[in-house]
Amino acid sequence: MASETAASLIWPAAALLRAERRMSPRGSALTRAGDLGVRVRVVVNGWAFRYRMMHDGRRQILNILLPGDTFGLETLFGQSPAASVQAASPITYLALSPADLSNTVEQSAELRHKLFNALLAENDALGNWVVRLGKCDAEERTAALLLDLHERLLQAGLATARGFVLDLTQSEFADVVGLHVIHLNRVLGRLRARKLVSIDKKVVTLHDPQGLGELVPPFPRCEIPLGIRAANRSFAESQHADG
Amino acid sequence: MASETAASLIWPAAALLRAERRMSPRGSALTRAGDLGVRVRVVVNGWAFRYRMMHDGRRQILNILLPGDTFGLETLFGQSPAASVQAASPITYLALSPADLSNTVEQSAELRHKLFNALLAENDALGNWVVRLGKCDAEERTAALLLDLHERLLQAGLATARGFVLDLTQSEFADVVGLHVIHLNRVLGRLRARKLVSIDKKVVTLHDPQGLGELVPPFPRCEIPLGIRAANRSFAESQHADG
DNA sequence: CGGGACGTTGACCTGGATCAAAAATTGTGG
DNA sequence: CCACAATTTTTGATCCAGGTCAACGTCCCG
Repeated sequence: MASETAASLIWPAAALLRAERRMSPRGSALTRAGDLGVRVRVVVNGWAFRYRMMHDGRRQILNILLPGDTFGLETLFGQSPAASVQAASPITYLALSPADLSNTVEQSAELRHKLFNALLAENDALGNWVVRLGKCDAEERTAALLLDLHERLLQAGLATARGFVLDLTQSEFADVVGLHVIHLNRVLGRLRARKLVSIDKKVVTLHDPQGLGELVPPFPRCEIPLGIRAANRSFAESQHADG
Repeated sequence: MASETAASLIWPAAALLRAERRMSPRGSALTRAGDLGVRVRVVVNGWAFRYRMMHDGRRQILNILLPGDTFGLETLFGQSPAASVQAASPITYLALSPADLSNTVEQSAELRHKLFNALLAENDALGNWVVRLGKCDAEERTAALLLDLHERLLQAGLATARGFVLDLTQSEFADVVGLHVIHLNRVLGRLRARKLVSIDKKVVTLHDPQGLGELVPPFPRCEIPLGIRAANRSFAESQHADG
């Protein structure tokens, strides 16, 4: 599971670009879905999340933004963001100069390539969540999110092998994994009872990372289509596979 | 809701590229997750779907590919696809020449731009499904998929105002919307009883498109962050919004 | 030290899963 | 073109994961 966004890919380039450093308190709206003239941004530190809301107040968080992550790439060529972003903790970020950025992208094939990969990675991560929300149960999704965050924080040097600080409310956490707060709370209780993880005062302790990992079903990289006939056909098909 | 994939964006360019025209029967595997050396492809006619499977056989379909849609873009720069693709009906598609395509992309800023937008659109569509799977009930998701397909088929000239041919098994449909076949079947029955849609022999008839549309919750393009303090802060924040 | 936001627990209810089995449809081979 | 075999649709009965309602404890910041 690659990191979810452009992240570090843009970092080095960002150093060469004009960028405005900003800070916002927890809870502030960094981007509102539909806003025009929003910039591409890079989280420096603190947490944020990208979400969509429905008319009746239901909220679904699409992904968590950690230090190093990029957001607002869709604004690069003038599209307006389809999701809002809110700070989950006090946050510092860079707002990149649109002109500088698009110039650089125009000139550097390498940056373009990284941009492309960043979008693919985001795609992949969203795909993972589609699978989890569609097919996994509460426990699997909860374990998956905890481990996903842990892995990304590790890469960013913000976690130890056994723990990290979770800058999310349980209600926010619930809105990532598609559960209701109350049930999420019970699931976390169960995981604690089984000595897998415990969360105390925003501090997550992975008592048994491996055991936790066994809860989250991996996505195999190869598999068989369903149905007998289908299987036969796909076999026949594989004869003239791409060269 | 834009079409889910690169689709027509690549079409015109495809005409200039060397491409191999291929046909596969229903059920054949067009791409296997993890395969190397797979080409970028464009559906000419027929339906397919991109899916991921878990070790224990659970399958989640990530999106439906209709005529004009592109898939395998991730292979453009050598990445291996993270999802498999299977033909949902007999299908014809173009397998684009990798060399030609990457040359063209290198040269044409316009094509690059379209590519970028195609990825963003796919992203957006996946985001929509994350929201639906996370927060909508069976009826909302079912209605959403039917209308989504209808809209896309209309654009492709493959549907009338009131109906279209659904080249999907109920079990495949269920694996898109994250339900089990049996329950999906009941939901469809309910919708038929309410004279909203009926499906007979793969033919979908939208008896009341509007009524159906009212079932699927729209995603407003602007909204308020939650929490009183949070709201205040975000207000303060919005003072120095991006220029 | 007071009030809002956050976490936790208990009781109960329902949407959707699961099991079982029949009816309808499709594709296949003769 | 028919008859069979596999797949797909439909219906009924039952069960349970997770949602919902209601409270209470707790923390944090002003």
